[in-house]
Amino acid sequence: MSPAPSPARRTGRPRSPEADRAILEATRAALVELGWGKLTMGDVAARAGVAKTTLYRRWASKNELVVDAVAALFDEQLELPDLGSLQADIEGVVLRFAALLERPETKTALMAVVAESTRDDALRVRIRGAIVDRQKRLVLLGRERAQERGELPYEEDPSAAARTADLIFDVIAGAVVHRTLVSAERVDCEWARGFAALLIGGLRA
Amino acid sequence: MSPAPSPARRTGRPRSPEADRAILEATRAALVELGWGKLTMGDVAARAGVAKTTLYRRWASKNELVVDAVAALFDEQLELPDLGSLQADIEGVVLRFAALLERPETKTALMAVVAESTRDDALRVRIRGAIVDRQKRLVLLGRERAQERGELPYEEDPSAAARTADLIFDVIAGAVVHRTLVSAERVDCEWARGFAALLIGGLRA
Amino acid sequence: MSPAPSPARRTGRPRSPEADRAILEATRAALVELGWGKLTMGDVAARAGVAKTTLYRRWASKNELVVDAVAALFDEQLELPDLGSLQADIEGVVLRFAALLERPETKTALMAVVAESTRDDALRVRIRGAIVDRQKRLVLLGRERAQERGELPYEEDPSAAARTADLIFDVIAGAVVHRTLVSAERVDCEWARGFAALLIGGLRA
Amino acid sequence: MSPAPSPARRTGRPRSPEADRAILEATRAALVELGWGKLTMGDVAARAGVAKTTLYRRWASKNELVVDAVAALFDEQLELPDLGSLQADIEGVVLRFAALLERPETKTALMAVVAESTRDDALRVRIRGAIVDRQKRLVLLGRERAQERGELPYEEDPSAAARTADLIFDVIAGAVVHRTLVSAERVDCEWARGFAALLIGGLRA
DNA sequence: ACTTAACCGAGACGGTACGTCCCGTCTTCCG
DNA sequence: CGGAAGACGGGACGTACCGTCTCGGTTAAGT
Repeated sequence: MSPAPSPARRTGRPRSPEADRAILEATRAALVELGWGKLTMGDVAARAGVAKTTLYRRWASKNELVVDAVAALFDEQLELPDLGSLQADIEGVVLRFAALLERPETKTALMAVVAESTRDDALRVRIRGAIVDRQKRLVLLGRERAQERGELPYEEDPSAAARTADLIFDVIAGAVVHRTLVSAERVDCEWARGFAALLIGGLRA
Repeated sequence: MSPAPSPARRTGRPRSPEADRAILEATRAALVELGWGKLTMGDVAARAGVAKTTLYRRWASKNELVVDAVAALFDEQLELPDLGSLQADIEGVVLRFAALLERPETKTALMAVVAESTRDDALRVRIRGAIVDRQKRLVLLGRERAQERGELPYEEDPSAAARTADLIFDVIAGAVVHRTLVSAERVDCEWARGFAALLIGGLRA
Repeated sequence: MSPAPSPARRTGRPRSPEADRAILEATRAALVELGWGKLTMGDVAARAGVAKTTLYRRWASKNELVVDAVAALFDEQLELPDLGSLQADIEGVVLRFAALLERPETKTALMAVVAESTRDDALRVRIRGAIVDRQKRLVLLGRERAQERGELPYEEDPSAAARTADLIFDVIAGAVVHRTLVSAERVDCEWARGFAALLIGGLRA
Repeated sequence: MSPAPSPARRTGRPRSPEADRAILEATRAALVELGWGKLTMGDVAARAGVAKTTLYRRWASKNELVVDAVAALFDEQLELPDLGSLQADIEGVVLRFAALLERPETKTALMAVVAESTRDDALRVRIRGAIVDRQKRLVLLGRERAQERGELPYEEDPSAAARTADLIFDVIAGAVVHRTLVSAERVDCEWARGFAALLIGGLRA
């Protein structure tokens, strides 16, 4: 999170923390407006009212800057209010996730960092920690509730349970992302209902 | 399929199909060697033994060229041999798709163009036409076979059938992509078996 | 003048003389509008309603085409009406020449071919024959009239007479061209009067 | 004199005067070696050991660069040493100017930019500023000397004096240029003597 | 209050790739 | 076979950013 890898200093003028803030904000704005590919360091500097040199003193490359700027967007976690049934819970999380993905800044930012992570292992690890794993608990929570309601059986083998949770997570997140960004069609209530029905059918079998 | 967006022409020297072929091949080679970021139009032209102008006559941008170049890989790889049962067919296509996504050039190129398409509608349309819609036929084919085998019931309402096919497609493709690129874990036989079982369970319900 | 250096032909479709005319006219129009530097073969072809191939069948290069196109402009000769005195005759020819140089097509064309002739000896010879030498007779005619009027003495030595005529020609033409194109100021009656006075003073001395 | 049309600046890294020098020198060298037509900005930049962008920061086009590069030659070559008499001074400057025009790079470059300037006012202004007006001082200097020697009378009216100086300048420069480039004959001592005699005769009258 | 060292803005620098324009040549089809 | 159309290989163009490097000027900590 801290942008500056600079060594311990004692004397001289300290770096302006105002600049850090302005730069990250400008980066997010530029990302939404221009996309990853058209985003330029010079443009970010100009938006932030800062010299290009100041950017390069703090971040070594465009990638590092953008990842830092984007990380904050995913700090808010998805909630999972208890809607009374497994079907309703799944529909709810699907619709919430889809709403998040339809906001241009999250959509662009997510795809940008995922795309970049195919070439950058450190980035992939960072994404897993910051984004993916944090949402996986929703699956665990939803299963627990369904089991308490008697909608799903308890799984004895803990490793099998973990494997199933991973599978469900990939299926839910993957289907929503794919429909939204690749098929480029809206995730509406009807689609959510059909998807939830399919998934619950599979889980019961 | 045809790379050129040029309108129907009748007069003048026709475009060399040899050049088309050489360019797409060169693009794939460059993609593997250099990766998305270092790939340049000039380099592709040189590898193809073709002038840069010839390239720009056919593709308006690097993105569109790469989409077409990668699309061919999907066509080659994603066949659906009849493996005797719905379970086996699903496992097969999942494993083939995952193998494709684990090749660096496909993975990188696909995610890069998808990321770019979040900001470029023309590119999104091209991706749908060149890649997505073409693979949807596998879903239709698989369902048909399963119905002939008696593994799945026939759906009377054609629009409901189409909606279901779209859903299945997003679920399959999304889950594989998400596990591979976001969760960053391997799609092995075991995962494929679990996923296929889940899906078939849902379909039967 | 004949554009085509093609060998004797007997068979096949004869070349369209209409095309020759249209091409030369289009070349002149393009020269005025665009200047030598911006004139392109493709543009000339398009203006003439002709294929680029047709141009190249008749002229080997841009230079040859433009020189042929321009030559016609200088076919009209300057006249030298007898205005009653040497002073008036000189003023008259200066003003007529200046008027010719202020027309954009002649100005551009003349400078273009002169500039090109600094690199092309054949072109220089052609310009001398077609343009320069033809105007030199005006100097001879003016001197003759002045001698008959008694304004200038007769020169006995014919070679000295020729040398003087050449000198006068370079001085008159050079001064007008330089003022018009290099100093870029107008040749008006006042300038012509001053110039004629200077020249006559020199001739009498 | 200064190549850069950039406005007065105070901040930022100043432009390297070394680069200016190297570029102009490289331009002259390329002009001699390759001629006007084959001279390319990229080649000049490479010779000067400079990036192409550095070149474009200072000169907007090939024409303007060449004007400035050639202008320096005029400054070097066109001195006016006091040769003791008006006749000798005129002969001297005529012969020096002619020698300059017989060097291929000067001849070609000068005519090319003048030809181009018939269609480009900005270029014409630059030529006047960089070349023409700077040489006009020779006329003023020569007249002053002749007046001090008592060879020419003093002119009271300053505007008439300026008009005369302009006239003399056009006559001298025009005659030499015309004889050299249009008539395409050598300016030798004999011609210079005849021309100087003619001019002095006119001035005294 | 005075150094002094690191900061800051501005912008020039050497580079790389871009996408465009035009060249002069070459197919192809039509009349 | 001439001609219109237009694709071809090639070369230069002028632009946009990159990441680095001076500049002159500012600002705070340590004396």
